[in-house]
Amino acid sequence: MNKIVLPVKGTRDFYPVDFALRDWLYQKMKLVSERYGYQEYDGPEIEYVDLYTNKTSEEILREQVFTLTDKDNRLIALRPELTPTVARMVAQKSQQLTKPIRWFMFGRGWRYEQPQKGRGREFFQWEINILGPESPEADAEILSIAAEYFKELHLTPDEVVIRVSDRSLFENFCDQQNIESTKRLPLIRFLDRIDKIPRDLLADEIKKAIDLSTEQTNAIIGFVENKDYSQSAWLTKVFSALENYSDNKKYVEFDPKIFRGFDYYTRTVFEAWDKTGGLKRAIFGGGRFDNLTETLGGERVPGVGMAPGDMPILELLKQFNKLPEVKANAARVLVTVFSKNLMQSSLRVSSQLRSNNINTELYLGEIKEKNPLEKQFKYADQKNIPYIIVIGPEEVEKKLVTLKNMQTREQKQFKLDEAINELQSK
RNA sequence: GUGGUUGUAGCUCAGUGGUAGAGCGUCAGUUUGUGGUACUGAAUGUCGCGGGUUCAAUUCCCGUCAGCCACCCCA
Repeated sequence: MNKIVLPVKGTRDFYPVDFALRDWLYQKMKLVSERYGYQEYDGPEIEYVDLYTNKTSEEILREQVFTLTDKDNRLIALRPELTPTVARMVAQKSQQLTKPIRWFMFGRGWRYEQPQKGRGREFFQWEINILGPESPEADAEILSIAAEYFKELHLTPDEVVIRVSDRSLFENFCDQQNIESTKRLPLIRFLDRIDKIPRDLLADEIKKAIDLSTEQTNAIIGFVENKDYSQSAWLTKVFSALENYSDNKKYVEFDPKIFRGFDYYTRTVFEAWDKTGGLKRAIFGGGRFDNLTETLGGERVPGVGMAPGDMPILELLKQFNKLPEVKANAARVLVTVFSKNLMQSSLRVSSQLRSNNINTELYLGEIKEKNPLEKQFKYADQKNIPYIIVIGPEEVEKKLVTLKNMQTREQKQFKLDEAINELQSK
């Protein structure tokens, strides 16, 4: 048992029942995306490392990205996130794509991190973006989609919240307070975890972390506690547009402490949080990236989007006891094999059912001489196969098949084409 | 990268310095053409791996690997 080669650290195996859950989540994402008119696309899972450089610090790239060298000695990354791929695809064809571009995908990403709750080294992300319009209504649309996703998962505004800010608020604030640009990044890092620090220790902790004057420190406390976004004309318009998304706006609120780590975000940034705090980290995040395609060498195509991962949301749904009971996919019909002699009949019937588009499984396990059906019924039970067809000596003699509904336990003998009709009518 | 914690039957876990247990599941039977329930019975382990201490280690110690959790980080 212990000789089995282990799975790669931080990866997950999706056995059929696990896959069914993943597929359930994917279907929710797809449903919401398509409701807003977004088209599904896909891109490669590997990219040249160059796609990610300049968008992030070299240290993070070196430490957190899985890289490999191809046979021509080019450095390739297993994509650590999906946005640069979209930006690249848009930049390549920006002239011919009809705008606004509304696209979504669901794909794997990799990060070399220490696995823990809601975080692994291999994960899935729902990447959804609107590119083209540099308008607050686009931001409101993405926020509404985020809210609608929660609604589809039966997560309420009492349980989750989408916190939104505008990066220019912080930049303007720093300009006003004469905070040097070199201090801004450390300050962002600090403010990112400010909720973990008790209110009365705040001023001391800020000073400890960054060299700032008392006035500046007090101003920072004032900044993070400010609930008024009117200084951002952009956010004001975003919230105004959001007013028209009746239910969905209840999920969204202003929070000046939201920054996001990605350097490519401009203006709007947001993070979804669990209000109970059990998750201790953002469920997902997103924002506006107006210059990304340009940075990649293309023409400027402004965009806004988000990337919800599968692991945090599944962890959250588990905590709230809102995971559905999903079953692995199964055939609709199990054709039993009464004895070795009757195998040919069962094969023939299976084949005919499939020709009529009925998902059919032929029993290929052990056939006992006495009571040959018992084991086969049990098998159908365990695999949640709703119908069984029995072809025993009696049926062969009469040229009929027995069709049984496993749930109601009703069974009846039919001619094969009648049985097919019966199955198709349900 | 740092720290905590766990690793025993297919699964969930109990246990002990002197040759290993429960529940669930599995298999067989009650039921020779009918499943989920019930009853009866049975099988199953290099006690994660390597080393050390000991007359003796699954148990104690060290290391290692893996899982989980937290920190760090999170573009």
